[in-house]
Amino acid sequence: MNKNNIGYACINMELASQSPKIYTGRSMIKKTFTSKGIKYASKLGLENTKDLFKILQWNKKTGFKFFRITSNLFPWCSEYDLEEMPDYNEISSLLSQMGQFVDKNNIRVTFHPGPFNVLTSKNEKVVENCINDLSIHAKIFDLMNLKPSTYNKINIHIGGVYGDKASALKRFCVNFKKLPNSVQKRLTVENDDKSSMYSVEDLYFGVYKIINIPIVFDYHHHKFCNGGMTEKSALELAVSTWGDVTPVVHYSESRNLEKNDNKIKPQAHSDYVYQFIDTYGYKVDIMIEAKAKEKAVNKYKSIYNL
DNA sequence: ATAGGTCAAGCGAGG
DNA sequence: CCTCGCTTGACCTAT
Repeated sequence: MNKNNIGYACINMELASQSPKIYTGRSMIKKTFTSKGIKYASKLGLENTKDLFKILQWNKKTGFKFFRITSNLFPWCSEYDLEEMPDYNEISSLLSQMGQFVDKNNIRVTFHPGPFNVLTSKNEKVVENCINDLSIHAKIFDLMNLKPSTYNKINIHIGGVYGDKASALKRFCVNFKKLPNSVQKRLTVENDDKSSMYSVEDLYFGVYKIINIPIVFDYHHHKFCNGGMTEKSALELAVSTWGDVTPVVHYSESRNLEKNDNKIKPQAHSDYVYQFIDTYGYKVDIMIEAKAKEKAVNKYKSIYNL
């Protein structure tokens, strides 16, 4: 049996509960950004960056080799260039040190930008915003000196269907070519959690076969949008798209089952995960998407003696 | 110090 | 037409 790395996303519950908290989620609402501007954004960004380093160090100490970095490191960064931040020198220096740190300690870090990144959009402005946001993510990895590869992936969903999946997939592939190389070399796509949207098979033929970028297999989403494939065959198809890079898969479970509350949407994530994750013998890196974050991973490992 | 209302962006499902 | 869910609950103001 292969040993798979298991990771968590963005927030460390233990460190976030400490006083003073170690936390990368400092942000602000529009009104505050309008009044306080980039100077305050930079201040929050610097604090977030410092705390990211502490989380990575905690990961090393506790043996976590796989971690998703929050997309909220720099509040409102779509509205300015990172270089414009008053604290840019200190921030870029920290990012560079973190890059060395994860490289030396074999910690895989990834990004998962928000659902507002819609490369399929017919609205030019939406596509522009998407290119900008993805480019900032790539810029952060560049500042960490992480070489452009899907090992440090930037993962997104396809976006809208607009009643015509085939033409939407085509637009995705056309707009992909507008992305800078720093993004193209890192971009991956993930299967959706609605039956009308993109299954692994849709991504394989509509994206991978055209522009050759890997597919992140999400177990939970597959349950709502399987495209007629079994879990095993969908996983295998996704794994086959990764080349020499260890594939990433996402795993989560339904909150409504955990809480025994059918008012909660079945797509919503549970605090912890309970079922054994079958990787069908493949060596993959498993990103656990559970609200209890690293605590969910630890509980899972203890249940199955991993 | 805490509670409650509010909060950038896109999309689709469900009430 | 509004709310939820997703990358991720946090921010802000009034009490």
